[in-house]
Amino acid sequence: MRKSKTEAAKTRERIVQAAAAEFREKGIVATGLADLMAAAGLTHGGFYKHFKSKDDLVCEVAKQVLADAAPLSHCDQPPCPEQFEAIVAAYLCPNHRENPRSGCVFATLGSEIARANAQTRSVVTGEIEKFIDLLAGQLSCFPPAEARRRATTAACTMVGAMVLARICSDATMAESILSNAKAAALRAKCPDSPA
Amino acid sequence: MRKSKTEAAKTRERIVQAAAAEFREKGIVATGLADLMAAAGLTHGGFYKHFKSKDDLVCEVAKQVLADAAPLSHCDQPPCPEQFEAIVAAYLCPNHRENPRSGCVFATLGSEIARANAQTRSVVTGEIEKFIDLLAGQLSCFPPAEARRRATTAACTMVGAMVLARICSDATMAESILSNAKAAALRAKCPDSPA
DNA sequence: TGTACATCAGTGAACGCGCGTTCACTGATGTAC
DNA sequence: TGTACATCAGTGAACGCGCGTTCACTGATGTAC
Repeated sequence: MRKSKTEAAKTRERIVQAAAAEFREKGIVATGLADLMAAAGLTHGGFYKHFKSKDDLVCEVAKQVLADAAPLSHCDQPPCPEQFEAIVAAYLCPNHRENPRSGCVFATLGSEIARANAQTRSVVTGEIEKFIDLLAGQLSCFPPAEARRRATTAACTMVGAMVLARICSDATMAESILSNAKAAALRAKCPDSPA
Repeated sequence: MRKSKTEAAKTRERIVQAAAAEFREKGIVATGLADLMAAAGLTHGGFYKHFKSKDDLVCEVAKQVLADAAPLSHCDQPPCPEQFEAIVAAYLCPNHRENPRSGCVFATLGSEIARANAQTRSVVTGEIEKFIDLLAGQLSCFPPAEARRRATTAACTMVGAMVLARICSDATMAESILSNAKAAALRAKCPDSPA
């Protein structure tokens, strides 16, 4: 039953992808390894041929998602990197709210990652940096330090809006939070709005 | 071993308080009922004399925290309700970041509550409303609709900043996120800053 | 290139453990007379 | 007010279950000659 190296690598990747989706949907603690492996089309016993432990997988998922530009991974095609507006709109759309499986890790797993081990937190900290950099890069009309300040504020507003909108049992309220935050975040690019 | 009605009510309250702290520190799913009851000074068997199920307790915790003005409960004394600045500063201080046990439920349990049952979500949705109302009430220099818009944005920025700052393994970065968000949220009260 | 053997990806049963929940029991509280 | 009895808060053992992890096994892959 041994598989070729290529196949084994594909399997590992399939497990990481399945975990990335299941963790975001159900939470890390609430996701069992057996379910996870079944979602990847395998039985649970083989898990430890690929990972040292569940914690190890969590860290791998964080790394993988980092490579994927996590906060925008729910989009079929990532928005043109030249467009600050497109990034903000893609993040704060109802579609993102309804699809945590492929959505921003900060919003779905933020509080769980805050309790994770040092290695995982450090990987995700890098991801936060990267997200802020992505936004700051679109604000080149400002001096670098101010672009970064504005980008950081926009990131906070976006993540907070998604967390709050996902709690809302009232869809109208959820959408009003998202559209309000969208308008606010977009103002980061407006020179006559201080930030 | 029967206790008086007064004592029983105090016990129930003690369980809810212990749960509110443990849930925020460890997460809801990761907190066991036996540990919880021990933290309240009881054995686990008595739990069901007070609650129908763990889900029932979660909902009770949400209600209790609602009554406590959750997002600011980490303060020894809640800031003067006249001061928008005091609320924002109290929320976005390093002390809050370091004390999830008594901190804002949106930041500690947001993603878990988004996965909770309808009743719990609806209770916490009311809490979001209440938090936004609290902030909007301090922005009476603006017309009501604009005060609410500004308050909603500030709430999103504050919650998102706390979520991201708690992930950070780098304390300097965490504090820069908090202080940046503080400056941004305070701008909500500034009439020459659009919102 | 062909053969013999070591490797190891994946299976499925089994491990101990802690989970949420139930239950028989205790004895102080509350109530009916 | 005093007595007899029902109630029920809290205890601690026990329930079945699913968890993360381990292990003996299988057989195709990879490697050494």
